[in-house]
Formats: sequence, C-alpha cells, structure tokens
Amino acid sequence: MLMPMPRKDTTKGPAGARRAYHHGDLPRTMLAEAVRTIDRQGIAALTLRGVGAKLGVSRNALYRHFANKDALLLAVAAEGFRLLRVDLQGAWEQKGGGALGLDAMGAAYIRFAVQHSSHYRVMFGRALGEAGEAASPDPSASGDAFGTLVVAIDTLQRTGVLQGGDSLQLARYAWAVVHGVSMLAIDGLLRTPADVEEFTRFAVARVRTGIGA
Amino acid sequence: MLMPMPRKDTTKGPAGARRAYHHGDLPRTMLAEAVRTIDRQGIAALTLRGVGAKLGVSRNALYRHFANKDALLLAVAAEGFRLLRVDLQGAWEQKGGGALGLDAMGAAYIRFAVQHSSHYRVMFGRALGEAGEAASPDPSASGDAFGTLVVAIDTLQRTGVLQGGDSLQLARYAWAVVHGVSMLAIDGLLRTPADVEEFTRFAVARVRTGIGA
DNA sequence: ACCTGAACACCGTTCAAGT
DNA sequence: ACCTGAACACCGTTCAAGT
Repeated sequence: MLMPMPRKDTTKGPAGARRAYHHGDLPRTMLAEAVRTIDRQGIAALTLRGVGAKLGVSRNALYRHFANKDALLLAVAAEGFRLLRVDLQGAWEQKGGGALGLDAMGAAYIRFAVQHSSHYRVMFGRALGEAGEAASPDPSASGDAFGTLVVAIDTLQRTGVLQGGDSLQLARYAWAVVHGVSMLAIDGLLRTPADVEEFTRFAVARVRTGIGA
Repeated sequence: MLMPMPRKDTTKGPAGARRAYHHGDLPRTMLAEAVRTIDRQGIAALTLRGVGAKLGVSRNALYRHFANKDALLLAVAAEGFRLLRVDLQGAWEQKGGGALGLDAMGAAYIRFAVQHSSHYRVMFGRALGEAGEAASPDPSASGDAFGTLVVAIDTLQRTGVLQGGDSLQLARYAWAVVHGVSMLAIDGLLRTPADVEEFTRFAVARVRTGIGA
C-alpha cells in the first residue's frame, strides 16, 4: 500500500536532505550507490541497471536525475573535488598555516585519495571524457581545490618559508608529487597502510626540501 | 584471387616478423590497431569488433591470438613497460650515468608518457583488473622498468651524489614525481608542449634538490 | 590451423505509456 | 512529476561449423 506523500516534507534528514521522493532522495542515493559499487567492484562494473536494481527502481529512473551515465560519474568527481577542497583547507587551517600547514595539506591529500579511492579514480581516471580533450570534471570544483594549494604556497613564499618564483609552478610541483604518491598508494605499490604513512612523511619532507627557501 | 601460401615463409619482415598469416602478422597488427584506436578515440572506444573490422577480419579472429579483451590490453601495457625500460636505460647510459643521467631518466620518463600516452594510460589507468587487486600488468616488465631506476639511484648514492637511506624509498619518490608530472601533462593541465618541457626541467631539478646529498 | 556466422547474455539510451 | 516496459543498437564471449 502506498502512503500518499504530504505536499511538503517537513521532516528533514541529516545533513539537510532535500524533499523526499518515492524512494527518498533519489539523486543523492544514486550517487552514494554508484560510489559504493565502484568501491567494491571497480568503475568497469558500474552499470545504471545495477544501480537501479540495488535501489529497487527501474533502470531508467536514473535518467530523471542525471542526463546519462557520464553525468553520474561527473557528479561523483565533483563531489570528490568538493570533499578534497574541504580536507585541504581544514588541514591548512588546523595547523594555522606555515610550513607545518603545507605538510599537513600534503598528508591530507594522500589520505583523501586512499580513503576515497573511488572518488579519486573517477576524478583522475579518465573514466569520462575519454574521447578527445573532453570536459575536465567541473573545472571550477577542481580549480577550487587547486586554488587552496596555490594560496597556501603564495603565503609561504611571502613569509620566506618557500623559495621565490612562479607560485603556480611550485603548486603544480607539489600537486604532482602528492598525486603520484596517491596513485602508487591506491594501486597497491606501497604494501601496508604503515608503508603509506611512512612514505607520505618522507615524500612531504622531500617536497619541502625541494621547494624550500 | 587467393595466393596459396608457401609452407615456410622465408621472407622475414623488418624487426624479425614471424611467419605471415592470412592477414600478415595478426597479433602484432591487432596490438598496433588497438593502440591506434586508443590514441584517437580513447580506451572506452576500443572494441574487439572495431579492431576486427578495421583489419578486415571477423570479430572473433582476435580470440585466436588473445584470450580476451583484457589480454589484448595487457599486451599493450607489457609493450609499454618494455619500451619505457629501453628509454630509461638509454637516457641513463647516453649521459654516462651520474647526476645528469638521473635528470635525463626523469625527462625521458615524462617524454615517454606524453608521446605514448595510450600505452601509458593502459599501463596505469586501471583499464584492466579493476575488480579487486587484480594482476598488475606483467609485474616482471614493470619491475624491470622500475629496477632500472633503482640501480641508477643506488649507484648515485654510492658515488655521493644522492643522500643515503633506503634506495627503494628514493626510487619510489622519484617515480611518484615523474608519474605525477606525466599525468598532469597527459591530462592537459600543462597547456603547451613548451610548458611541459619547462615544467619537466623544473620538476627534475626539484627532485634532485629533494633527494640530493 | 585458422577463420566465420549465429547465438547468448549483457550494456546505455530512447520513447510511448502508465499513475 | 515521476516511474515503467518494450525496443534499439550496441557490446564481449562462446560454439558449431566451414576451408
């Protein structure tokens, strides 16, 4: 028996969930289910039909909320860049900036990639837009995350912690290092979680030696 | 009109091509066609049917030479690691080793990734073995390429060019940096080829500052 | 030995139709 | 408004059959 929905659903879920649909907040649920599937079975195993089946919904229901499969993956990437930006910003502020702040950002970046490896793979794995240049996944979102790093490095240059020169170049270098370490970690080339932590500390210290004043 | 094939084809092609099949050396041709397709349309656009059609061959002909699609991609990755190892070794030897040799290896690595981006994406893009840990693409091949770097770094540690400590750790760091730079370059985050060259020089110099003696 | 055609169990996507 | 079933044009893979 179907319960008729009140015109306005005043019971808000945690984290301010929007109005409930027949199956709850379907867009958000679909996004979460997609991430869970990628976590457990890889990007290749993600099918719209599978997501629908898991959610007890027709295989076409998804098209009500996302233009197509790529749009779903784009949403995963956008969420990832948003989470990453928050983590980076938090790490920087928690240390009150400075050299320790930069180290903390590096560690936070790698920790994000390891803990949200599904998001991370979609963000950088070229699962979408493989043909041609393609749209980078929400350039403003990725730009914001990168921008957080640029601002931090710019600050450290002015306080004499880092060497002078093009701050964008320094930021790209730091980004390349933590990205490379993240890929090694995700792909299991650093055996244990302890190895990852140790190598993270090592790499972050090397970066500072490399671009320090 | 079909020409009957002689029982033994004594005319060898360049690079010691094996016996000719109805359509020439089909395995090699298929591999090349797969790479070309990925180059032009991305990994997602690679289909066995498409490769067959391009080669004027049935869509099942491939299974005579490769177990399945993953095996074809595995062959692309293996070829990539082999080419990369040769490039790295060549760069090191051409400079007669030393600090310049390490810089040359770094630049050669990034140049390889940019010039053979299709190979590179398959090597590291998790196009295969997405479910679970999966087999790393021909571990001995990738190990050989990495081993080339480890040997170089070990040498430089003994000659006092690089700092002491675990040579594997230093090698992993150098690998992570050039891998990160390669991904940035491939994904078009460094605008022009000139940018790539300039950033490569910058990054390689930063690595040496970071792990130098 | 090598290749083919037909068939199977999947996909993403579209569209007319239901409530 | 939101959801469904049937249909279309694709896949990878298998298998019996051809030369």
